[in-house]
Amino acid sequence: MARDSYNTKTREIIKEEVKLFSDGFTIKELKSILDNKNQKIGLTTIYRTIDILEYEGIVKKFFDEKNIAHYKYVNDCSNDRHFYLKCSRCEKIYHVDCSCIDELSSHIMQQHKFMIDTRNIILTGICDNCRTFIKF
Amino acid sequence: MARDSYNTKTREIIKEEVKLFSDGFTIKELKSILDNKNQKIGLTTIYRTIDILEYEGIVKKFFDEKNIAHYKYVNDCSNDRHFYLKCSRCEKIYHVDCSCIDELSSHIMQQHKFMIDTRNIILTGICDNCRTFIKF
DNA sequence: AATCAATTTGAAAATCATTTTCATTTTGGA
DNA sequence: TCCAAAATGAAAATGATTTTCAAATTGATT
Repeated sequence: MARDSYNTKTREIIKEEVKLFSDGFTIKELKSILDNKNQKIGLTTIYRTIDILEYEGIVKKFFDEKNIAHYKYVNDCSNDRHFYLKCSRCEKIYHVDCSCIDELSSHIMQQHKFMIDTRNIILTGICDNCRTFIKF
Repeated sequence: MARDSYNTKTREIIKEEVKLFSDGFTIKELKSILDNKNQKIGLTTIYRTIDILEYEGIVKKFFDEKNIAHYKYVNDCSNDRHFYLKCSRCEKIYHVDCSCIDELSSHIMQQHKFMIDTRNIILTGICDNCRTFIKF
């Protein structure tokens, strides 16, 4: 919604910080890390900046099973065919680029008359690595 | 978490009501319908009862992208093939049972080595009805 | 069919992530 | 430098959900 009209120091700091998370992060975690680095940025501004980054596709938002928002920095895979596989065990998010989503999308359009938004699909499950740890 | 030790009228009323929703429902919607039927049941009790029903597997919980909890009564067509289409314009949630998800699931298993959880898939987009209102 | 401990209920208060408000500060173009 | 647009942040508001606790209900036991 909001646009990124001015380049401010604050936004630069947040953008840089976000890239340092190897996994996802919550607003709380981000705030806490900035606090520890003595970067005093208000919570409100953090929320607003992350919203902008999400709008710009720089960051992706998820909710965990406890309903807390997590964000993940996305380097620049910007074609529309990406989808995400999120492992509910290790919490890793895998990016996939495959035409299977196009196929699903046309099937759903034709058979179910619904135009899905293919830019934001997140499927959860268990990744290959974690599968070896889980007994079924 | 909580157990269903006593059979109370209140719980019966809620259980019956939940079955009447053809699509998913939110706590707010459930409360509102009960209010309209002059069943005065406290919000707290509704939350608690739905938690129990979820624990028992009678109801399924998921969050939409606006972070609102939706619940869905699961009769025992607990075949894993249900998925949800959520219209981002009218907010309706459509419940779909189609093998396309099985196909997607096996494709992802084979090609991407990821076992998706097919019980909770929510795809967002625009429904047929709303599409007529939107210019692209 | 009365007693009673365990359980349930619900009104009010608390929680907690997120959003809004608004006065102040910063930004960048003129 | 000037100034309007945009950004900031402290405080308050929001809104879904949870907790608290006193009162009511349940169902097993006399």
